Amino acid sequence: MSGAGRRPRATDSGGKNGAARRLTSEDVARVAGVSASAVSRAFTPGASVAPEKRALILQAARELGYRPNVMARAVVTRRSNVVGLILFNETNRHHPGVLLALSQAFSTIGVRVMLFLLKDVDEIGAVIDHILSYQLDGVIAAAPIPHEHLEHLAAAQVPLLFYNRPGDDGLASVSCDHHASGVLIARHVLAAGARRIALIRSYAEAFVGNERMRGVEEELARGGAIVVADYRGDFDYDRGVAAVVAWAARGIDDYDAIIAANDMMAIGAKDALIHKLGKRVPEDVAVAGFDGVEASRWLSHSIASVDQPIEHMAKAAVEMMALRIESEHLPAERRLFPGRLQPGSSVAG
Amino acid sequence: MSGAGRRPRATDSGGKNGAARRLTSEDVARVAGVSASAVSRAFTPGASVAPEKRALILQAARELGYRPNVMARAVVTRRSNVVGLILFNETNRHHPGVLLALSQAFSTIGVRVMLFLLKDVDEIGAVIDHILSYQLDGVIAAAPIPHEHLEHLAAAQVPLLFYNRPGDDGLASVSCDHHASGVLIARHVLAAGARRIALIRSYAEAFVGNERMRGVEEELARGGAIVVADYRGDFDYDRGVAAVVAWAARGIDDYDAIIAANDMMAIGAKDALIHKLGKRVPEDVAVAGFDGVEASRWLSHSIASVDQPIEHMAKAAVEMMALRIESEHLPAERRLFPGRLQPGSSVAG
DNA sequence: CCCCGGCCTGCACGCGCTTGCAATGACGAA
DNA sequence: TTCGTCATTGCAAGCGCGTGCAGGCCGGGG
Repeated sequence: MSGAGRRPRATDSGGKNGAARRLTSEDVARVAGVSASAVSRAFTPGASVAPEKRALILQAARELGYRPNVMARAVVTRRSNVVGLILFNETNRHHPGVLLALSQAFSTIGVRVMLFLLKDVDEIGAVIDHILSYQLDGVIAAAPIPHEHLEHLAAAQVPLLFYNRPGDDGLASVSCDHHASGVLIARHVLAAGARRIALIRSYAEAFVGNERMRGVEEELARGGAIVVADYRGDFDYDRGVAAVVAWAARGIDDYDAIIAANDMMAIGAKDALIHKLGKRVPEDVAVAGFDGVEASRWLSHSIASVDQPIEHMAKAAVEMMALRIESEHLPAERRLFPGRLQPGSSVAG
Repeated sequence: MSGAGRRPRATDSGGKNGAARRLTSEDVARVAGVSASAVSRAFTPGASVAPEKRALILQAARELGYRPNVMARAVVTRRSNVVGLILFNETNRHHPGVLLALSQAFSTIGVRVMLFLLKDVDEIGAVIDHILSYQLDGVIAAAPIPHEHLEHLAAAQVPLLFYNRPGDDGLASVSCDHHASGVLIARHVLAAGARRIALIRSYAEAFVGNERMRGVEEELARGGAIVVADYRGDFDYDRGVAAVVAWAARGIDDYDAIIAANDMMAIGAKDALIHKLGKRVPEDVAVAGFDGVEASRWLSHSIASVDQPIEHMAKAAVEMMALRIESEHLPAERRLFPGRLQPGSSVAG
């Protein structure tokens, strides 16, 4: 398999437009009549170079089509200008805005995003391994990370920032105040007169879903409402449908509102109510969710929800990450953003 | 071993807060009693190392928590195992599966994805610049790339693969056969008895939308149907709504079917028909779209559509890219995948 | 016994770039 | 004029790793 060098190595000097060998700073230096150091400095903001010389070098670079090799630079500066983003695929599917917001926000400070999209929790070990191999400047995790791996990251001094996750051990995080959002939506549902509530939860380990439901239940209790049905979902549309169907199968139909742990399940529940059970929303049953995803605002759905200010959150994430990349040992900061109530016709009022 | 052991952080404990030195192959070499070369070879599959020595080295590496520095490796091997993915944000929003499919498919061959999510076409220049700086092994473009930039990529020998884009000049590409999909959906609509069709197109430069509509119009003509209304959209739900509203405002209401350039607009159109115009779907008007996105299969929408086999496409993209990374000058291959008709209650039949 | 060949292994060099350090020259002050 | 200051600049030493090459070891054949 290994063969003798087959790579079209260095073009013989003098050859026609070779293009096989990659352009180096030395090539530019030769053309501009300076040293490679000067070229390097010309591309380093704030470095000591005579302005006219810098212009000369940049001109030569442009003509040759030269660009500094970021990988090589990363080796010596120990900074790659790339952050890793660990995301569960469902997050992307259920809330595509998150990825865009983060990606865009990072690109404003010239940082690129390397994507680690998880389909399954077990993949996380391999992913962390990769992250440690690439010299990433930092990691944003929108997924829970087992302790052992956290230690690896810490040992390698890779700044870590949780996104919409608990910053357990004094770890930095930026999230929406999901508990408060839960209170918000519960209050909204109560205000519409509902008192017999059905809940569609997320799976048991889902931090976001749990927080939301904690807030919901507290507020419902305060408002004198009771939970008459309960279902464990997983954030998917299908599980929203399944919840309603399952309740119907068990003869449970005395709820006047459904609160789901996210919009996708709320939409599924609403669809099932209407298309499977022939009920009316909100007249017979009110339906509410979380996230304020695009689909929740469609005419056919119009789900009352609590929006996450993802642009603000993304911006905060970028700021915090930039700070942590700059200076090593920062105290764990946790930034919390309030959700905004998004009314919808799925809840009367 | 349960754990706890503190990391043997080479030499400098306690010093100033200077950058902690990263673990290098030399550290491992010292512990394992070999040379750094041996360590390197231990981590290189197929390299010449005695099996037991390799085991010894890997063991030492594991204990220290060492991982080869991929950046440094990339500098010398000129291979980073990272590909760039240029995507319009809308693609992600309208069809989140694409990103997942590609990301997952690449990870199966140990290649990571660096994300370039475009909000606007003008950003592409800066993005290409970045791509050339990072020594990416290849680029997958799900966005049109201006000629000048194509040349830059070619000059730098960066393999390029278009995804759902025309491979103009003999460039490699993998796409769905959008023209055929157009024919397919048109035939389906015709079979349901519709003859007076309204079209919701994409914007004029959108290759995918244009191809689809070309197929649609050809088949409609063959089937003796006529296009009675026309609207230029942009793939967004809102534009689907806007199309129907605009027609109504102009007094156009004699169409018996709407074909939209993608599902999002089809859903918007259907919602507008029902919630704004009080019409019935499919009794009064049939509605069809493209992509087979999740939402198109929801109970409340059930849009007749043509699905893209994105998993197969992603797999093909990965294969082709791997090939092109391996060998320099390959003939431009264009792989085309047929779409699959996805029936839905939005079209009778 | 020697020699040959195959398998490992370390040395040293290089990938493309950054940066401390010393050298250069210009220029104003003494 | 002489000297010190300061902005530039080039040199060379790396950053962490891969790899050609030569040398060492071992075993079998002559």
